[in-house]
Amino acid sequence: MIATRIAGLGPILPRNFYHRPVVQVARDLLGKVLIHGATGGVIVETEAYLGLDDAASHAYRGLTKRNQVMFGPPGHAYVYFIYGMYECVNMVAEPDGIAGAVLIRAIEPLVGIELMQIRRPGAKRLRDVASGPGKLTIALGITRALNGADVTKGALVVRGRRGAEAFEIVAGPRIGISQNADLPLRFTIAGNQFVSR
DNA sequence: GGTAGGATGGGCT
DNA sequence: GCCCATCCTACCC
Repeated sequence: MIATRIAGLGPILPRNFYHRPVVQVARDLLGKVLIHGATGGVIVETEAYLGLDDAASHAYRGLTKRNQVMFGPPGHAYVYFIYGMYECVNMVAEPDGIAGAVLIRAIEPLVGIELMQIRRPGAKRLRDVASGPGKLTIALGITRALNGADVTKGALVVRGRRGAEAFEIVAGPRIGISQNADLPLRFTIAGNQFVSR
């Protein structure tokens, strides 16, 4: 019998990982590890936001000062402020000039768990610490100051994971939108207890 | 277990 | 002036 293996961190995902169709990137980010500074967690829920054809996307009405990172080169963070209180983090996909980004909706805390719990004093259980797009940015300490940051180097990166078990992906409609709401562009790791709901 | 309503401010019509 | 890619609390089963 092989002893239980603790999954380890792999290399930082390179830019060509993001230089692909946004739906493919959204699916493939599941199971990877989002890291900011001393904290990080396994991505268990994502959503794909397209460009000019997707009425739910910030990029739908064309380039603006707020959404310009979505139109830029892949492998950068798009961080926006929402509902007057929260920030959400995306990974930009598609070639430079084509809008597309993957919203990270939930992570399973993995690295620096104690610090994340301190940043989320209201979280009663570990599953409440980062099980939502606004919650995980607080837990990881991600703010708008990181908008446009290169996620192939620096404090905010995504790493692969070695030795992790295989999983199934569930696709369904995106959360919290009213326009273009029927497309199955939300992806979760089947059965994972850290998804937003 | 579940849901309704309020907080709170930037972005765009 | 209205609309949000949200979260928490209070309250009700």
